[in-house]
Amino acid sequence: MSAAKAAQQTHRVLVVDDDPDIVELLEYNLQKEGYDVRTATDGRKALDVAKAFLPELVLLDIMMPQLDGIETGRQLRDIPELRQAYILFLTARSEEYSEVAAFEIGADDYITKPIKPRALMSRINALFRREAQKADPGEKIEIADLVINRKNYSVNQGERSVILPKKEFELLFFLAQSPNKVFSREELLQKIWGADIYVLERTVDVHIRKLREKVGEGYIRTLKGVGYMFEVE
Amino acid sequence: MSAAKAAQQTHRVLVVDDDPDIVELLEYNLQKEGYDVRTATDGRKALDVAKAFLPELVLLDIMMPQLDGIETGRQLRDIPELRQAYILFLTARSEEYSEVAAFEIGADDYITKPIKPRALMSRINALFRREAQKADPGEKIEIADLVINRKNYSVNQGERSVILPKKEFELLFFLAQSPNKVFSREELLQKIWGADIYVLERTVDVHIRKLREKVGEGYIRTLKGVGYMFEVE
DNA sequence: TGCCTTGTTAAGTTTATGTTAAGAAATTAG
DNA sequence: CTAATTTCTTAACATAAACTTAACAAGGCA
Repeated sequence: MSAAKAAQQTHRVLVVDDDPDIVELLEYNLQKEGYDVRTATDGRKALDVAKAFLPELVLLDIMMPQLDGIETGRQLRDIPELRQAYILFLTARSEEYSEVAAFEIGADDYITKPIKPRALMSRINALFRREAQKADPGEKIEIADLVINRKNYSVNQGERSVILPKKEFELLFFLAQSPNKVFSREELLQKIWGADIYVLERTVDVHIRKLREKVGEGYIRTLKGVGYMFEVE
Repeated sequence: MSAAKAAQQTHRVLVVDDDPDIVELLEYNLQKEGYDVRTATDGRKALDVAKAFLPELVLLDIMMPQLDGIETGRQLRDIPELRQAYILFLTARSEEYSEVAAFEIGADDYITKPIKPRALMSRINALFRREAQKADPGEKIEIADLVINRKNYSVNQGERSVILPKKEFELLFFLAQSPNKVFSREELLQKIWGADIYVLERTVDVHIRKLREKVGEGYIRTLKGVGYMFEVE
């Protein structure tokens, strides 16, 4: 599921470790989760890549030749666009590294080796999920004689209550969020299906049909040649 | 005043900080308020004490040698009895510590040093007061035709009574606590298994299956692509 | 009328979940 | 402490719901 969720908005992750095996392990797992991954095997390369790639998350090995993780992190923070990025340090459990220094440069967390891919992925997913939640739109919309409730994916009409399948719900929710505003099918696909999922536009029609069947005809209006809108008043 | 109130039901507080002065300051003040206090000066000792003492609240310094506060917190959460405990982090105002990591392990709040004893005590008292008020979801839930009691991990349906294994019970209990609200598998794992235990999401499905087998099909509803909910009415 | 858009239905496809069983892990009993 | 038992987790396969596509019908407008 995380893969699907991540796919809706791909996050950029930069992996930095001097051990190619670890880099590969992480790259493989992150890609499987749907992340956009770049790698580097030392601090200097990492900085170069980071400047162009602008990762949202950097996995940074502490112990590296040349430029160690701490110093790399510090320099990453000097790139203005990366001030908000997450930095997770990788460290061997035994290593006596400097927690203080790590946190000083704004490390968000650290992971002790040996790395357990599943645990790490779960943690990273949680990280981005929390991020996504911040911008969370409301949970409930009351409009016309409907109450649209994300809590249980249901729509209430006075007594009646219907639980909608996911896509139908998201579609209704999205339209109801901006009443009396037309959305083209393309726009709806973009916003609800996601930017990188390609289905025929007519798919929207079918979902609209089902919505009308379930909640009634009076809510969603067709604007021929334009799209659909949630009509009220 | 607080002393008297607290005395009615003594709460256990564990103070962890590598600075003995701070430990003493906090211990003194907490005891004056009527709390049952234990202390530790590093993360490892804290874990030992916690296992036996089972504090309801842990005051945890972030910056500590050996085992830092974040990691200590994480390991505290691994003690099943402490999953519900409050963790308040202590941090110097200037310190760039990790909010993300802190919240990931379920930090409930954090306090910036220098510590103002009166303010802190007030906050802690408020914490427990709120706790006391909480519509105690603690022991028993009656919902639909079920009586779910944590006392003996059993579920009653009229005549019938089933004793459930721990995970199944917790899952049912959690869902029944918020009827008609969907929870994603991820959310359920977070809340029931714990923030840093990583099992496959499909594990939830299997437990749901067993619950349905034992208490019946009519209670837990699947919302495809979303999660599960306890449906009632 | 004839073209173009949408409505409608149903069949096809995909994907998430249901289900079962085997192996790990944790408890309990001995 | 080890063995026995229960519970938990994983993996594999089966099933069903949701979703997508396609095809045809219906309506509107030049």
